[in-house]
Amino acid sequence: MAQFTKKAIIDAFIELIGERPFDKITVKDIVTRCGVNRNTFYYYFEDIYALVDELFQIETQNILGDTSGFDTWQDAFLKAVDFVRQNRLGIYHLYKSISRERVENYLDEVTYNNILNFIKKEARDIAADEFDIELMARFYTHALVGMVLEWLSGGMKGDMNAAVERLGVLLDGNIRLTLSNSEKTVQIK
Amino acid sequence: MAQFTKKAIIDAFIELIGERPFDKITVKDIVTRCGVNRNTFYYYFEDIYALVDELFQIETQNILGDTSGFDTWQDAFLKAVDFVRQNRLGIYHLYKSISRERVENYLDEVTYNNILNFIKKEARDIAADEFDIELMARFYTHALVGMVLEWLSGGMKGDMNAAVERLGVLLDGNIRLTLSNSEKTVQIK
DNA sequence: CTAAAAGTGTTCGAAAATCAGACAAATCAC
DNA sequence: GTGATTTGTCTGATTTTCGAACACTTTTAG
Repeated sequence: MAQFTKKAIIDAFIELIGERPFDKITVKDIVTRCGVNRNTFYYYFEDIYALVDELFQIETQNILGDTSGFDTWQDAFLKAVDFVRQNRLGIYHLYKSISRERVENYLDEVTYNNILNFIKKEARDIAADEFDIELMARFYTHALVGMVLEWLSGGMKGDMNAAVERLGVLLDGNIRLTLSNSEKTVQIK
Repeated sequence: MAQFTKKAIIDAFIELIGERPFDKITVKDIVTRCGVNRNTFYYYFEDIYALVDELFQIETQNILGDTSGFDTWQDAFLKAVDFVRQNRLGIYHLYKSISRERVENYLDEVTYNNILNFIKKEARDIAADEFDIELMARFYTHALVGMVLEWLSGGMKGDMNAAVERLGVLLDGNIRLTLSNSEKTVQIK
């Protein structure tokens, strides 16, 4: 039940993706690298893309994942940035190698749900109705994802903290949200 | 064939040995830590002491292990010292927890064979006969093991490189070897 | 000190995971 | 273009992992 072999396969892939572009990596390379039978690869993954998908999920989970334990969104986000910067992960290489859209979709999906949950939990008593909350979550999601992607595509150069600061909205914890023709300002602790 | 589970068990043990003394660690603790069935532990190890033995072998192999790829003994030894200092390993804790003799025997055994091979390979043309070579290996072994153990028992404090320098014999690559009543000086490149 | 709780080491058989070897089809390298 | 490599899939054998049970010893708590 404890699938250490699966993890070994993923780790081998991460290793390889750090060494050469994705299209130069074969299933055989991966199983050779970690000393596992090729059939075992197919036991866990339909094909190499299934592995990529799963890795994306794992890494995005790590990057923009669990926001619990953080007091503010900024903390969670900056921690995520740190994680990406330290780069145990091949996600940057994956991003370059495969497709921006793929990354974008995953980041979007993961981030949106996390943000949504966060807002629901933390901002329930701010009198925003369900629709407002979802819109708010969308707003934050696109802000965060867009920023991370830009940063990634630029080779992770520059001071991300400074960028966050420039964006302001994240750092001061205020979001100005315009709905049709009414305007609300919501404080997210 | 790919025993990732076994490695996971060993890693869990290393983790735990870094957290509390050996006699406060149970088999159950180990398998719980890495999420493995208790029977699986007994599948790989007769008991917790068998695990300790194997870990010793692994770690000493890492510490004083492969000397190939080094030009001189000094390089190999100082690299070993670095390895211990970085301490990914619980060997220091193990050493404190269990028994000095156990460590000593393992270090002795591993080191002696490595040194012997090294000398046989590198110093074959120095006109020393088989007996001389073995004696030389013994000398180096005790010097190295004694030093490492002392260093370990002192909590790995102080500058090991300086200690090696003080010992001299290792750093200048010369060993003065006295056999019965004849005296030889042998240069080990 | 004693009773309850936890841990040990071993058994059994079931279930899951890994393997080796083969195959046609697709793709790559030159 | 063709020869070599990779892919995805299939079989069935083998190994590994599991769950549950058991008598036994050790540890913990009152």
